[in-house]
Amino acid sequence: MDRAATDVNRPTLIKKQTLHDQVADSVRDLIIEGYLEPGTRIDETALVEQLGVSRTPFREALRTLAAEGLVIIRPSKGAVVRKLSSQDVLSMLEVLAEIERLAGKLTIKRASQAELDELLALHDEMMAYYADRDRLPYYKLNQKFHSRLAELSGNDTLREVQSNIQARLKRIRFIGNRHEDSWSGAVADHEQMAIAIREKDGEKLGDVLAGHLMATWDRVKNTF
Amino acid sequence: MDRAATDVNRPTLIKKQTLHDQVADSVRDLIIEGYLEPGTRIDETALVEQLGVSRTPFREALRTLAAEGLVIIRPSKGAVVRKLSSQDVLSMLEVLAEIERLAGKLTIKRASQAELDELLALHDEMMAYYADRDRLPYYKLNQKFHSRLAELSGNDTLREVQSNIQARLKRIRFIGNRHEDSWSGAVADHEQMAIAIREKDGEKLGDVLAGHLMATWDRVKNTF
DNA sequence: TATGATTCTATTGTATACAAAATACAAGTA
DNA sequence: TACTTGTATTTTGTATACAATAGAATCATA
Repeated sequence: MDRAATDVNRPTLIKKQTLHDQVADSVRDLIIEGYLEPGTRIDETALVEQLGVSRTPFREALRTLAAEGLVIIRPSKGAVVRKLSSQDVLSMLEVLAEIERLAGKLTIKRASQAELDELLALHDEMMAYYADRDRLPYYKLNQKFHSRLAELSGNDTLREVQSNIQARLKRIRFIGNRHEDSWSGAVADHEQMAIAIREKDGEKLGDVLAGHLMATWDRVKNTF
Repeated sequence: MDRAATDVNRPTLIKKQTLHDQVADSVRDLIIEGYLEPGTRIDETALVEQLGVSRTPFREALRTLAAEGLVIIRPSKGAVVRKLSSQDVLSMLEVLAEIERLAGKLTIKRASQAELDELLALHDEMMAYYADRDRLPYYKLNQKFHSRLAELSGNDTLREVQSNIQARLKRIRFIGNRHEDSWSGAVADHEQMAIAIREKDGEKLGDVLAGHLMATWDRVKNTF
């Protein structure tokens, strides 16, 4: 789960990464980016061939992804990409809302002015892309904004849980922003966040974040 | 992460469990129960021998435990039992507090009367053991009370996150209850929970739960 | 034709074998 | 003595081989 942070802390030239980690990363991306659709069986033989590794590291990687909740391993019957029910998504958003509420409160309490400015810079950049209706970079910056907020909370467990849930939801949240009107609603939320950050009002920031996530639910719940 | 629930949902006679799952369970228990101390290297050869399995399922199990945050795999240098810093514990308790606050709110909102009664029954049983100062059964019932509460929230993600953090903290929380005075404090919290459940006051239940967990921090923070 | 037993095949689970890397150790040098 | 440098040993990483299981296909029978 903690992969991102540890990689970052390692000098980039010496990329000591074991094969099953690389495989886990690859397959994770395949799932998150939708190349492996939810519900589809993971064809060990085919993917092993495609990735050019043997079954051993591949299966170890699968176990990791299973623990992360991205795949389900059915004993003797192969692994499938986890399919999220509307219940699943609701439960994740409920938890994520409280996680980010806490992130907001802690970040205001603990982050330095420079760090808060960094968040605001991300926000401004997002808004610029919104002005151009440039969806993909907006989406990416949005992810980054929330991740960075979690980091600045100074709470590693929070960051880990947030990152895990975010990964599971990634595809679905992208869907949620497809309609212009819901997009503008999300943008309005983000403006409120920026205000709360400038005011250094942790409670308010937390409330806006939580509300923002539950609004995501309203946007996606009909797509099931 | 989801191990508990799936096991429960499977008829006990047909224990279709793959070897690496059993191994993961065994090693998890060894860690939680303190037979493998934090920081110690996990001797693959020795444990494989002791468990009577080959390295393949054992290593797969290790990957699972790594994703659960119980062990750290250092590439080419073996796995070690994760050692929690005081920072780690604080961050887990902060998150757990908000998770259980949510659990309290949702459970009051969603659980049936029979289910609430079940929680109250667990509570009464705990109190009986406290009256006898019988620590171990009290401790086990306490775990069960919190787990059951998370289940009754009707939110699977919540249950999963709670169960994972709880597993990581298990040993430490046991330490926290070693002193008579802090134990009585915990018991007082639990009486408040029972009252909130009877009153069906979700906010209050959530507050008490969160406070209870942060009080745990006060109890253990000096042991580092 | 439909049903059900029975093989056959494909896939998964586990063990072992081999390769690569890290660590421990020893000998030599300053 | 302290510090290299090289070698041996242990440990880890990966591939392959073999075993067990599930699912598909075949055939027989009603």
